[in-house]
Amino acid sequence: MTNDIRVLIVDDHPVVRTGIIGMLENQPDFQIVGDADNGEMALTLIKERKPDVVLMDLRMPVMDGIEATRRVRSDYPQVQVLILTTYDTDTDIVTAIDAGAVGYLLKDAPRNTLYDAIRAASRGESVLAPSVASRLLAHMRKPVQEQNQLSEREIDVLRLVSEGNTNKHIGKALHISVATVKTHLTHIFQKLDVPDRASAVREAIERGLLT
Amino acid sequence: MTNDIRVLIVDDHPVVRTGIIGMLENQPDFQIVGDADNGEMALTLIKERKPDVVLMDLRMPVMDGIEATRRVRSDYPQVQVLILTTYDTDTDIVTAIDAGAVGYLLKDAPRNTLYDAIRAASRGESVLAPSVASRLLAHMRKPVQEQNQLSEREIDVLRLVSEGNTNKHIGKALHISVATVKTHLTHIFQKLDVPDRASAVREAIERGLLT
DNA sequence: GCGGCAATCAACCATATGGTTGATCTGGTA
DNA sequence: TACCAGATCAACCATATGGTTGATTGCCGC
Repeated sequence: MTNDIRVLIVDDHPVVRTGIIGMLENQPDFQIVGDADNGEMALTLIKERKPDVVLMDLRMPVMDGIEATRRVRSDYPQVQVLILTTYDTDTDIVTAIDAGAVGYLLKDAPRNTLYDAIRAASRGESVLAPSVASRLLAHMRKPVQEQNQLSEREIDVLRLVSEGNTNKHIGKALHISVATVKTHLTHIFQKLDVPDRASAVREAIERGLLT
Repeated sequence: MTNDIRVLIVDDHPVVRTGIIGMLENQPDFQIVGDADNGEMALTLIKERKPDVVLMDLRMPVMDGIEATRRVRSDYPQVQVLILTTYDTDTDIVTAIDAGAVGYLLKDAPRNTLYDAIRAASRGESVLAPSVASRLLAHMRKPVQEQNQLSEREIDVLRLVSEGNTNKHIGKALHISVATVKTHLTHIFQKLDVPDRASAVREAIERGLLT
């Protein structure tokens, strides 16, 4: 029993928490030491329960999975974080790995994949869902510093663009000249690698910049 | 036991199926008669297991929840369909209700809400998650025929717009003249109630038209 | 203190965009 | 049959957009 893998579950959906518990409790080498419905609660539980592996969802209220992962890795480096989520967008994956997650699984994973992934994570090994792995590799072709995230001001501008404002309207709304708006947009297009505002909106939504 | 509510679970995520089963099996008045990971399999199971209530996810491979709901309601009108999903976009909700679902819950619903909803559904009563109810009411202000969905061709055009193509490029790609592209766009703007292509892309993505 | 970056503004210009009006053709439905 | 909606095209025009070049300011980190 001292060799059991101690698992903590973090997910805001009761259904999912119950499901994971149900899947793990009939495996002899897992011990569920707690569950939380947000990142903040998770940090408290980690402190007192000392899990080996944390199963972490990404989209949660109060504190999301990215931020929680970052804190876990900095405060308790021996605790491994395994992401288990529905979403597999490029930025979700990249930022999660960047935050220190040891693996990334999707919720449509079959039971055995989940079991194997937890065991691998407890040994510090990485496990990625196949679709996640391919997306990650595709992104690796561009070095990380080319991730090119937008400044706050640029996001302000792009949000107004996505709402149908002309450059003139945007200038008035932000109390800056049209020239500045155009400059911001030129930078936005470069950073997102798109040719115009319509595709910039699409790209930004995909990267989760406009929620 | 003949008064048990017979429940069928349809969801492509093993974790979620396990979770729902775990939640329902300790309630004395529920009997789980089967589970399926897509709509097609669900229809087969319904035929032989005769459930009272089907818990249905929306996004699934092979046959999605909307189409499955439609068929269930036309082939087995006595079977009630209760949507249980992660997504609460306007179109998901409206089309699900339109397809004949008796209720619409989100996966972050607490246990008791789920229990109550299944019992209500078995009596043919409607249960909506609070956030769903408010969205639905907001949409009801506009009559249904004003739903204004885009034609296939218009979606073709808008998709190319979202990828950064100019009208000229779009014309060549679709083998039509620039004038026609502009006509389509004018109609798109009217239907989506937006002033330009950037906001049209945003609106279309929000309505789930560009996935 | 220097270098770099974000934010601000300006002027010029070719091209794209969106509004408007009107027309033809097709397929499906009342 | 008559009608309608969708897809197709044309011409005109004011305005918006995007590219380019260049400049100033303030702040942060080395």
